[in-house]
Amino acid sequence: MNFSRQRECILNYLKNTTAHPTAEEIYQDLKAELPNLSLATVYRNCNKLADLGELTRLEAGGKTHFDADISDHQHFVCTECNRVYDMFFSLPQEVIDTNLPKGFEHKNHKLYFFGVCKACK
Amino acid sequence: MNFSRQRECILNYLKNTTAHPTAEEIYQDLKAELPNLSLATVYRNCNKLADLGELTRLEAGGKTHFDADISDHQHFVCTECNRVYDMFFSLPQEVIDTNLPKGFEHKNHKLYFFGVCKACK
DNA sequence: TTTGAAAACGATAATTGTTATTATTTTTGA
DNA sequence: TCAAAAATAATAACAATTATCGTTTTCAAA
Repeated sequence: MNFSRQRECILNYLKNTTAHPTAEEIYQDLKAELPNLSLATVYRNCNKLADLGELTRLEAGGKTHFDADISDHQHFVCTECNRVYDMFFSLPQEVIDTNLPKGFEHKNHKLYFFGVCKACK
Repeated sequence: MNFSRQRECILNYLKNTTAHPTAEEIYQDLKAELPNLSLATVYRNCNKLADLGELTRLEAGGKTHFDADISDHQHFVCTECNRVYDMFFSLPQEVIDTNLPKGFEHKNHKLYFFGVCKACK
């Protein structure tokens, strides 16, 4: 895979934030650095990087958010401001093992907590 | 809230399936019974019932699925066929208590397992 | 029952998030 | 240096969902 300036900026941007931005937010923030960046380029690169396993996709509020932290952790979504927060813990393996239906193959999982964040209270 | 024929049919339909259909699927299946049902009516009612807590919304494969089972249970999403399966267990309260950040208010959570279902293997 | 206001409807236009197309530019490796 | 491959910007297309609007249905009070 080639590494364009844009791709590098997008990945770098995501690696230096904990904000879990959407494609649109990435696009807005990077326009300063890359004035003629296209939103399609953000989508293309985020999707490619996610397919390659360098990013994780999160679904919250009907939009896709991207996270460059691919370690096993969970997320809290604030129902007031829609911000996404990291929760650094793993689902106990026992919970998976004892509940996975027979014959089903588990690849990964995502746990979303919903509620009101500290900033909104 | 008034209770129209359409709303009743939609809720009844969802209460009698474990398939977690999308609005489009509900619409297609109910057309036999309600020939001039509108897709907008399905969306309107599903969203209203979800807002009232009578339904749960699930996000899978870029579409919203609806579930009339509002008990605390989890879901398995097949990455091959996109079917959604129920997993009847609760996340241990201890997992929530020990990991919720200070000052955050937990309302609910959703746990999605991804992988390949029995039918697709 | 009638009736009238509120709610819900069907049809469809509009919006929104995302993906595909295309002509051009950049990157990379021989 | 230079051509092939990959990526780009701009924008059209798409799919899921929501909003609009004129009409119909529901429901409770008369």
